[in-house]
Amino acid sequence: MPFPSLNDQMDLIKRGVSEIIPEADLVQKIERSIKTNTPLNVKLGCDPSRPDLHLGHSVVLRKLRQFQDLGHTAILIVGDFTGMIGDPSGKSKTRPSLSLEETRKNGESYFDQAKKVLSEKNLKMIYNSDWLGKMSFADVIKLASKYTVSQMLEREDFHMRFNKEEPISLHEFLYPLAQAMDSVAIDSDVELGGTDQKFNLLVGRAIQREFGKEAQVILTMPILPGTDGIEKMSKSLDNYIGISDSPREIFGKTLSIPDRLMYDFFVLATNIPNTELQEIRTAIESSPRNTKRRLAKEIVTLYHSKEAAQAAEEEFDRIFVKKDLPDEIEEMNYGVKGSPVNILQLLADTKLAPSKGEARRLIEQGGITINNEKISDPKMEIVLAEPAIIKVGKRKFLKIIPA
RNA sequence: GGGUAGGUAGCGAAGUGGUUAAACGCAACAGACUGUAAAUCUGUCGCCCUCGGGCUUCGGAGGUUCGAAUCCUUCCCUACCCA
Repeated sequence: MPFPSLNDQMDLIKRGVSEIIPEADLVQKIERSIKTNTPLNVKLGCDPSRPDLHLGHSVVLRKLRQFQDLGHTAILIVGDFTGMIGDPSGKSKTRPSLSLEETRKNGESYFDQAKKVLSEKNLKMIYNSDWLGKMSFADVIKLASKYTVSQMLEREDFHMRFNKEEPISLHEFLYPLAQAMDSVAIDSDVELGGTDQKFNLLVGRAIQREFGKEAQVILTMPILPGTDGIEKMSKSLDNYIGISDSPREIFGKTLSIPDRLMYDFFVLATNIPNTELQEIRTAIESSPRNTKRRLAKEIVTLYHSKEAAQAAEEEFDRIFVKKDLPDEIEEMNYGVKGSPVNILQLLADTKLAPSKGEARRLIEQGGITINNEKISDPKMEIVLAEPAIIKVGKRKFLKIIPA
């Protein structure tokens, strides 16, 4: 299959990117790739310590997919070995180290989810323990000698932690070097990453040269903010939209992002063509409500289907505008027909509330509804005769079925 | 090896013998409002029973005391300075 022209390739590649370093090298590599009809090796390292992928991860995965669509080879490196170190990038704390088995398991799960974004055709998945695990201590010493402490301290988070007198473990310095070895091992032409990965990716260039290889081009993507509009999207902050989330969740969470984030989400998280982006910009101004709904539907469509997106929107209106019930409600067998159960006990048993104290609070604040009737007495005894629908807050539903 | 400063609830951070389940901020949760699960406002925010109250917490283990997060002993952990 012939590659698209240089300009066509560059147009797609440059969409949404933060930096290409250096761009001239990329042009050169693409020209050579076209001439020799050889795909580029495009590398993306994935961190197997957090196996749940969300829209934030999808930004860079989608960029990788675009390279695939242009005919290049995507190389997904599962950092099973580096996972044992735990990348401290952008974090102010040392990450917990994982065992090799854990990282392997997470790697599998990562791959399964990544397939929702990537094409399986020109995709390679490799574990970096393949080469890192074979290095001797002497090899590691030699590698470590290529970089200095002050070079490492140039990285912003190390620098900050150092100045704030927070601990930096020695092995954390090895992370960028290990990641760089990945680039050496696979002859990476381009490495993708978030802007917070810039330092690590640059180390890759330096180390590749040390090993007599051609340096990779680095391409960084902006960090997608979370639904709070402030912090980077992450599961631990619970401001994420998971790519395995249900249509209902994706739709609702997307509507909850601040308006000013809409454009970035369109650029980074949807397939709206470049040519339509200008239209979107004006639509955001003139009709924020509808535009945000369109955004939400685009994203649901990407991970589910057009029909699911339509259904999610309808359901959203039903639950939040008409205060009605969702299509599907989780069911649970609980209680015995005819015998009374205290409401607090019920809420705690069904895990709808983490403790009886919390359950009491929810009732006192008017957050609990059974079969659409507000519960106001914490001492209330519920007699279960038929299946009942319990609503907690605005969007937690559970159908309990008595035995 | 020596010295100094620290380790408090999900996080950050007050508190240095009783009135402290522990100020305050963030996060979280509920309610009102809203195009929205945004913003804003109000309330809640250890566990158990609530009228009142009971129980377990302040790095770990012991101890002093009527009474400790606060004093003592010891251990573990972190940062910085000196060697």
